[in-house]
This record gives sequence, C-alpha cells and structure tokens, in this order.
Amino acid sequence: METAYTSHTEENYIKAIFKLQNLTKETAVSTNDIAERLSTQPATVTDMIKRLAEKKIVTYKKYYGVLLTSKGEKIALDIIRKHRLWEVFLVNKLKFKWDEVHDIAEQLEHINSVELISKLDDFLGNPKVDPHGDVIPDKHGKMKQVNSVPLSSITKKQSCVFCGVANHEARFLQYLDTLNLNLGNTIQVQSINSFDSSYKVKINNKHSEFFSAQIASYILVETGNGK
Amino acid sequence: METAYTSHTEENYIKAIFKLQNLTKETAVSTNDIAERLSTQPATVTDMIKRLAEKKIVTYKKYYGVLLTSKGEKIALDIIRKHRLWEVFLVNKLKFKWDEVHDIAEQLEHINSVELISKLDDFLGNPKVDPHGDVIPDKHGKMKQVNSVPLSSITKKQSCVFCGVANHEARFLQYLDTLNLNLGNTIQVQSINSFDSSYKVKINNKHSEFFSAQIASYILVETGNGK
DNA sequence: TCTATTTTTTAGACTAATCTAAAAATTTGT
DNA sequence: ACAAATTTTTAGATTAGTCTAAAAAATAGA
Repeated sequence: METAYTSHTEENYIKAIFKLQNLTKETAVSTNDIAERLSTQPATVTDMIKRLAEKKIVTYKKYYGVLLTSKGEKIALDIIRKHRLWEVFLVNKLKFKWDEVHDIAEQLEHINSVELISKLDDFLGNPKVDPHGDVIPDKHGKMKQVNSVPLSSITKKQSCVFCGVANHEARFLQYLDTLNLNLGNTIQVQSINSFDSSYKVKINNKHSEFFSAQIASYILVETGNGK
Repeated sequence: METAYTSHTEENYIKAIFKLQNLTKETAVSTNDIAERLSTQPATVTDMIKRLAEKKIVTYKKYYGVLLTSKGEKIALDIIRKHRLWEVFLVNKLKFKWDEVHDIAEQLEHINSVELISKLDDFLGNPKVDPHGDVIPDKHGKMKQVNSVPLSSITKKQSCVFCGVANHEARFLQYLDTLNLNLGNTIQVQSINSFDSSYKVKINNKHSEFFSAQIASYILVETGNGK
C-alpha cells in the first residue's frame, strides 16, 4: 500500500503545510496561513483539508488546525527532494543562476517517476544540498540535520563558511551575486558594530564587505566548532 | 499576442489532432479517432473541440471534423519539440533505454518555460533527432523533412543506414535491441524473399539478420541516393 | 431511395478545485 | 466576563473536464 495518487494541487497544499509546520514548530497549522501561502481563500483551504484528512494525509480538527500524518510528511519530503534535485540540475547542468530556478523547479517537482529521480540523482553525483545550501532529503525521506546558524548569531571575531541562505527571494540572491559571495566561501568576521549589529567581514581572505543586521540574519554559516 | 495559456489536457488534444492530421493527410480529423487515441468518450471530445475552436486553435465543422489552425499547429510542434528534446536527455544523459522514455517525456513535455527548453537544447548539443530518429522541430516550429523510407520499400540488394522506426512500441524497440541494431548502423540487403517479402541483411558488415516483411516496414532507412 | 447502421452531438449529471457571502466559533481587549 | 474583532466553516455557485444515455445527422446497403 504505497502512497496513492496525489494531484498537483494536493501536492502544493501538502508542501505548504509541511513548510508552515516546520516554521511554527509543531503547533497545528492554521487555515488562514495556508490560504495566504497559496494565495487562495480560507474557504477553499477548508475544503481541501477535509479531502486530505479523508486520505489520511493530514489530521484535522475543526477550528483548531491541521498537521501532516507520517504519510503526509513522507509525500512532502519526496516533493522537496524532487524540487531540490531539479534545482541542482538547472544550476549545475543547464547553467541557470540560483535566483532563476525556483519557478521551473515548482513545475518539475510534480513529475511522477521514481526511476527518473533515481537516475537524475546519480547523474548529478548524488548531491547533498541544493544550490541554496538546503539539504536534499534522501530517497527514504530522511533529511540530515545541519548545524548552520545565521551570521547574525556570531558574536565574536571568527572565521566561518557560507553554507546557505535564510531568504530565497531573487533580489536577495542577486545582491549576494554582486558581492561575489558563493556557497563554500569563507567569511571572516572582522568587526561587529555593537550599535546596529552590522558586520564588517572579509570574504575568502580577499575583499571586505559590510552586512547590515538584516542581511547577516539571512546568511547561514557553519563554524568550525560544530554542534 | 503570443500563444495563450493551454492546459495539459488541451495540449494532449492538440497533440492528438496533430498526429491524426499528419496520418490521414489533410482531410479533417474525426471525433471518434480523437476519442480512441485519447481513450476518452466521443462526447467529451466534442466538448473539448468546441473550446479549442473558441480559442482559434482548431477549425471545427459539426458532423464533419476538425483541423488545427496555424496557431494550433505551432502549439503542437512546440509540444513535440519539448517531448523529443526530453527524450534525448533521458537517453543520452540519464541512460534510460529508448523503450523506457515515452511516458516520462509525456509528462515533461508540458513543463512551461521557454528558457528551460532553450538551455536544455544547448546542453544536449542542439540535437536534430530524438533517440528513435524522429526529427526535432526547431524553436520556430520548423521541422526539416527527412527522406527516409521503410526498409520494405527497398527492392534491390543495396546498402542503407538505419535512421528511424515506424513503430514506437516498447516490445518492438526491445526486439531491435536484442539484434544489437542501433540508429546509424549500416544495413546491407543481401537477399529479398520474393514469396513473403522478407529480408536477409547484414548489419554493420558484421552479423546477418532476418527481417519479416512486417518488421522491415517498421525499420526506416536512408539510402545514399537521397533526393 | 429508403431503411439500417454508424458517427456525432446534445442533454443532464458528476468530481475537483475554486470563489463569495453569510454563519458559527474562537480569540482578544478592556 | 462579555462585546468586538478575527478566524474558520458552511452554503451555494462556477469552471474544466469527464461521463452515460438519448437524439440527430451522416453514411451504407440492398
């Protein structure tokens, strides 16, 4: 009894619920939040949620909210796996820029073929992260936890490695491009402004840059002294 | 005023009409034939055809039949281009076999991104034909005519090149695999049985094979003396 | 030609996914 | 605690795509 057929629309709801669930740690997800995320009406969400509950993809309590079942979570992780693998393909093979791939991957993630994803994974060299540093779930839906932190949480002069972004907007990604800042680059904190919490850093031991507190909160880094 | 949005379903009808139109040269396509090709009911086809006619994708005359407009033909050729490019990707890059790719390409052909197809085309080296030897329309919907003929139309001992198949069933393609017969191989006609029109041939100057008249009709070849 | 067969269309109904407007339940503020 | 505001659900309708059954048109046969 494998995961029954899910329509594109259902998959989009499942993904939205998954994202919201992992944002608002574990408390049930609200109808309004799903509606906003999917640019749809709350009434529509209520309808869809009832259908997903019938399929045992979510648990639903009226006026309270919704949570994915383990079956629903598995579907969500599979879609995310496909989305991120396709993003790797688009950037590494087709030479798209990292700010251009999201919408195309949103389409490709619904293609339904286990063999395709397995062969794509191999073709890409079984990547562990996507072009934005997000971890790619494995074929069983397991997602290795990473111990990255926002640059803004670093409180002393130290060296760290740029390993992800906490904001996926094209404008932000394009901004990082103008700085020549790429995943894997070393960021050396040179000074922290105690008034506005802005950062002066050196990238790859070469050029100096300035990050506002906001930008620093969107830049995820790994420090040597892992978890 | 570019090609307005077409749903997956509409695209499948457009493709079916295109294929039938090119099969039954130029006479209008019948409701029943479309229904059969899409495994749907004639009544459903009538409904859809009316919608396509409203969108100026087909011309439709009640009880007579349907034909694509130039707009409809352009859409069809674009879908076919996408289908065949994805097939090249699946076979050449992901190492699928030529009998395994059709269903996956049926899904991928509906992905909507001009940039994606343009970059995919470049990534694949701008192939002219797909893994079955079918010509890939260019980005303007132009499809270069090829002068291939079925092996069954060859009437004298001569050499030719295997360049396509007139039957895309997996079972037939797998059969050709067992013979180690691949696109580009030389087929040398050694004798033609005047009783049952079967062929004895030599492939790549190496091994001899026997083709029944039926199989010979499914094997497309190019002879040196192309027009 | 005129009846029988086949093809096509119409009519009416269903499902998935959506909407708006109104009702019901929950949460918030004082 | 209870009225006001917010959130959620229900009710009723719409659209795309599909179906079955019946009616209408076209084709074929004698």
